[in-house]
Amino acid sequence: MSDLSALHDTILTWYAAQARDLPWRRSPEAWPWPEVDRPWAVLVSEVMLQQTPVVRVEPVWHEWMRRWPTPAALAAAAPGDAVREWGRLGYPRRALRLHAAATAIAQEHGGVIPANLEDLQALPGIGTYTAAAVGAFAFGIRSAVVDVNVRRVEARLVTGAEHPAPSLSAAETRLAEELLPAGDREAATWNVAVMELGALVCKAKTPQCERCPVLDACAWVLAGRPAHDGPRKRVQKWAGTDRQVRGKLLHVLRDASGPVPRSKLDVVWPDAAQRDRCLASLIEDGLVEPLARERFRLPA
DNA sequence: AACTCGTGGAC
DNA sequence: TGTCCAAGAGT
Repeated sequence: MSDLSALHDTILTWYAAQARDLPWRRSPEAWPWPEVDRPWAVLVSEVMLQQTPVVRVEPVWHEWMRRWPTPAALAAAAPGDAVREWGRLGYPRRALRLHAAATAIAQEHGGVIPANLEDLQALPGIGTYTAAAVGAFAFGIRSAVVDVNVRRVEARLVTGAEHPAPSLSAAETRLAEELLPAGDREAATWNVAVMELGALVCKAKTPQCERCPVLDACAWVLAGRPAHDGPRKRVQKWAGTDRQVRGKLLHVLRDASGPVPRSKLDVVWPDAAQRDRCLASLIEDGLVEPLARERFRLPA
C-alpha cells in the first residue's frame, strides 16, 4: 500500500463496487438521454452541487434537464425562470450565473461547452473547482479536482490531520496533482473516486473507518487519530442575517406567478430597514426586478 | 484575505 | 431559533 499504484488500484476498485449511480456520472456510451447535452448536464450538476448535498440536487437537476437540455435552451429562457426552477437549493445567484453561462456559451462558443479549463473558468459561476470537474468528468481532461472531500481525504490519508485548513492551499492542489494516475481516463475516475470516498466513508464528523479500503495506509489513523489542532472553517450565523431575510423575500417571489406588491414582501420580516436593504441587494444582484407602482417579480 | 452569498438534514 | 455540515464562487 506504500506504492502509489497500489493506492490507485485499491481506491478505484472500491469506487467500482461502492459508487452511487448518479445520473450525471453516466458515461457517453451509457448516456440515456440523447436530447440532453452531456457536458451541459455535467456542468449544471457541478454548479448545483456547490455547497449543496446530492439528495437535494438530484430532483432539481432532472427537471432542469427536461426543460433546458442544452445551453441554448436555457439561454432562451428568462433568468427568472432559472431562479424559480432553482427552488430551494440555496445560493440562488448560482441559478443566475448558470443562465449567464448558458448565454455566454450560446453567444461566444456557438452553443458548445468549451473543452478546456481556461475557457470553462471564464464562464460565470465556474471557478477553479468547477472548471476542473467539468474538464475531467465531461471531457476526460487530466486535471486535479480538489473539493472539500478530496481535501479531507488528503488531510487524513497523507498528511495525518483530522481536517483540512479553512481554505485551499497551493500545497493541497500540488499533492492532488502528484496523486493523479498517469492515464487520462484513470485520472478522471480517480478524482470522482476520492470525492466519493470522502462523501461516503471519510466523512467530516463521523468517519466510517471500518468501511475504509485504505485504513491501513491512513496517516491520521496510524498516528492514533489525533484531535484537530489548527483553525477550522468558521460556521456562519444564520438567524437574523441578511441571508435569511433575502431567502424569505425570494421565497415569496418564487411562489408567485406574477408581480408582487411590496405589501406582500413587508410581512416576511419585521425590521423595515433590514428588509429594504435586502430587497435592494436582491435587485442589485439581478435576482429581483422592480416594476412600477411598488411591484416586484423575478427577472424577465 | 476575510467575508458574503441559502437551505435543510443530522446530531 | 444550537452546532455543524454539504462537489465553491466572487469580491
